[in-house]
Amino acid sequence: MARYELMSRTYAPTLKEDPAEAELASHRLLLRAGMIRKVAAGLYSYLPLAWRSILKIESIIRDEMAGIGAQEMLVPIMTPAELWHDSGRWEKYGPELMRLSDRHERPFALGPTHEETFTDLVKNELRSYKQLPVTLYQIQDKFRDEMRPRFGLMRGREFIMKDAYSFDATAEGMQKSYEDQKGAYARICERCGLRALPVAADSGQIGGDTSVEFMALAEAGEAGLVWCDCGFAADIEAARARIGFEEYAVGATETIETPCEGTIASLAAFLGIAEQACRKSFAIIAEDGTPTLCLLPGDHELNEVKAEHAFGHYDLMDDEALEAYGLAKGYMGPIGADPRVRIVADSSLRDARSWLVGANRVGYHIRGARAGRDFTVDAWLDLASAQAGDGCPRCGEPLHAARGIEVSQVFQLGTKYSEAMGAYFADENGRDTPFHMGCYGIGVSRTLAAVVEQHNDGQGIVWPVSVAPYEVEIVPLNVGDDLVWPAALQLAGELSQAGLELIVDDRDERAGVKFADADLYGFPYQVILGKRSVANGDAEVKCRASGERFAVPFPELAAFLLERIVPSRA
RNA sequence: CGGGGUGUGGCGCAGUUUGGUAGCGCAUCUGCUUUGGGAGCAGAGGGUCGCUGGUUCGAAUCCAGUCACCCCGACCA
Repeated sequence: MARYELMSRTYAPTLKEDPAEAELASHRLLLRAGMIRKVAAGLYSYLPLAWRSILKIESIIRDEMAGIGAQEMLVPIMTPAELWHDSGRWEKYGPELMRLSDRHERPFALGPTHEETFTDLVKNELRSYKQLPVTLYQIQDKFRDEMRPRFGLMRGREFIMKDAYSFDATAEGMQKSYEDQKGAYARICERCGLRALPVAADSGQIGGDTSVEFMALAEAGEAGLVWCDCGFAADIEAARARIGFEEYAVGATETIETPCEGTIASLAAFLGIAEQACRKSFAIIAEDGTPTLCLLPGDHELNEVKAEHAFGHYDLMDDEALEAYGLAKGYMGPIGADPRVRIVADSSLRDARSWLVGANRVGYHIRGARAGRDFTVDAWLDLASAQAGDGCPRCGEPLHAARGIEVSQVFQLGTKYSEAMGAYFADENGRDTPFHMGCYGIGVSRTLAAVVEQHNDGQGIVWPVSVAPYEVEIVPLNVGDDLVWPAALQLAGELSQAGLELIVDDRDERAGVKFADADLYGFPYQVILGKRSVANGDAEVKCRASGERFAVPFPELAAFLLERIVPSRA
């Protein structure tokens, strides 16, 4: 059936000027193109054009999930507190969990994710290994009371997420379910037109190589990552790297006067050496109260996620604590510190023969110090943040750094939730065994933002065909003209008959307004109809992405467009 | 939650320093002209100046409190 939409009947109000509240390209353009509107911080309405794109992303997801045998379903957004108590997350999740009470004062939470709900769902009815594996998923609004919602759809308090949960009898089974999801996720990114990289992610308490994030590469991305030509890629939070150091003043230990600012940069400049010849000290109080001095290569930062794994929730020492433990701010070092201070050092420094460290005396450093001789390192830990130029942990070549938007993540959970919630099945021997679970999330609304972040130019959005709200916009320049308007209707009928998704800008606006809006909306192809070209029997086709224009005779138009559009469909 | 900033017609902003009762551009409505890159002219409508309290003859403007939003940091799809 021929079907197309009219612009005059589409609620997609454009903004001529940039909204003051928007900084990122995606946020700005989604607002300007009349696709989203803010209701409150982190809460957005999806207008008709955005919703069409969302539905396309969802249908790509559904197709890929069907391909690996995952079953779609839906659980309530509102979940009773008991479920969260069972898993221990009612306390652990913190204020990010949106809590509310019903009229009887019974506590509930709005789901930020649904491990509990799904585990609870299957625990009484998946009883035998013969029923496994099972993977269930849903696409639904999620709630996280973010401390700071940001960047429009990028970090909302309510957002659309696809979340899947796999239940397997064995760790090997879980591994396969995980690999299936990971493969599907890579294809989903690609089909949505995202340039994305699977990167090793921080795998929490479970450890090992059990989690991968898909990062849509974008300068505006909130996440840092490192990658190597050999194929290695990791979230900066998780990345291990071969970090190099330089030696300075190997030999006798010697205190030197360093009248500089108390930063590594100024110290290196003062001595005329590289920053990696210095050793940087961070003084913290670990969760268990142990005062700890972390020694790092001078040109590297303390990785907070790694540090949390090592020390629990830690705090940087305040001035009072520094003084109490004999540490001089800006001139800290392991030598001369209070003996209660535990000394830990980044494992990259294990072979260092000379340490340039603070002397715990303002204006002085010690050079040529040696671990084991002049001070004791209590533990060698992976603490430094990887950065560009560090050696790839796999092949040793220099790593590159990039920024990305985390659009999805796959995770092997093991038996963490099944054990906590008592979700067991009977194995071959009839023994109760906890499910081996995996969970897999895709930020659907965030994916939309990421697509726009990657596909835009000075004029507006440049939609990939696969997720564009419409594939073709027909732009009759004068709807009052008795040649142009009938031609527009005629072509709209023919093109929609040919299976193209199209919208006709039937508004009685000037050409400039229509061109500007068309570029802002960013539909992949514009079919421009002016008096002159229509009189010739030609349509002017503009490709939004390349800017190329073609004069195409009416009878060839459908084939011309199909030839370009069909291969790009998801 | 810590730091920084902003709240003035639908949108973008000026006015606040030095109190005197609100203005510009865009958008909207009417008419005429115009019609291939955000038109021109003429006219019109639309504002509790975030909110509350205070100072003052008089507050958008000064003071106090409060709320909302944005940006930087810690969390995550």
